[in-house]
Amino acid sequence: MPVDLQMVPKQKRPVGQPCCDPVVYPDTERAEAERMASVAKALGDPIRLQLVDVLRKHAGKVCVCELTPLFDVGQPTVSHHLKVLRQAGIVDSERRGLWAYYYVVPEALEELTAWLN
Amino acid sequence: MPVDLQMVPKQKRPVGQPCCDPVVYPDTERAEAERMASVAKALGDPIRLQLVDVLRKHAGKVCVCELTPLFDVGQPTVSHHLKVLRQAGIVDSERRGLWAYYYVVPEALEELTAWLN
DNA sequence: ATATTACATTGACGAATGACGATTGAATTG
DNA sequence: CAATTCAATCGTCATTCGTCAATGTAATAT
Repeated sequence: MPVDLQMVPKQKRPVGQPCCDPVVYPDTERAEAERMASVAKALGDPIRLQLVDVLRKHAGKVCVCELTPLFDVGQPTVSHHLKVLRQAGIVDSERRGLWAYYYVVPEALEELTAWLN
Repeated sequence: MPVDLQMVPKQKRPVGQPCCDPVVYPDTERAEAERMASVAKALGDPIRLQLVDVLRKHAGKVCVCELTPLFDVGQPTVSHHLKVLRQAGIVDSERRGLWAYYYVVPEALEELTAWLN
């Protein structure tokens, strides 16, 4: 949870005494910050963000060969970005025959979304 | 805006004909995706996310010397992360005497937040 | 069996990132 | 003045990232 910092503007400070008292940082927030940062990081690329956008709007499932032509990068690169999103827990996939269908994991964005609000 | 993709599962496809018809991607979304991705990218580091968290919760202004001891990195590194956040438009700063006070730019996270909801 | 299609993986590359120590600059204090 | 403090910047380094060409793998079609 939040650290309670002094808001008062600093003024004359005795010499030899550094800026402020050491503030203990509760690491309860630490793990949470790492989870949310990893999700944000995965969204921190225009192609990945648009991939999520398309997959979200078509809540069903879209195969990769439909996603690839949407971007100016090759198929392996799209596959790579999908892997990054999968490893971040944002999407998952299911194979049907030759095709791979990706979809957004519903609860994946909840924590970050809640934090932003 | 969203691309309207066919949701129907693929079946037998004539030989010599690739996966799907070329889909025109409206680049209206492109610039928006780049803006949101750059914000997400800036939030994609635990330290930066916690910096924003602290600055948001203490809506006023916090000097850098109070932020530094919260993390296990040196002062130049905190300064670097603040610069990244500033360049992403997420925070801004104001100097008062020796101290620099950072604060979150209110509308900076709006677009990404809205997209996530 | 052979060819074709969809997708993933590998390895390579230049570019960007996160961290540090050292230094600099500006404002304050003695 | 000189010394001190806060914060930014500069180099440097190791790591990670985004992309590609090439290849691998599995399923399908002829």
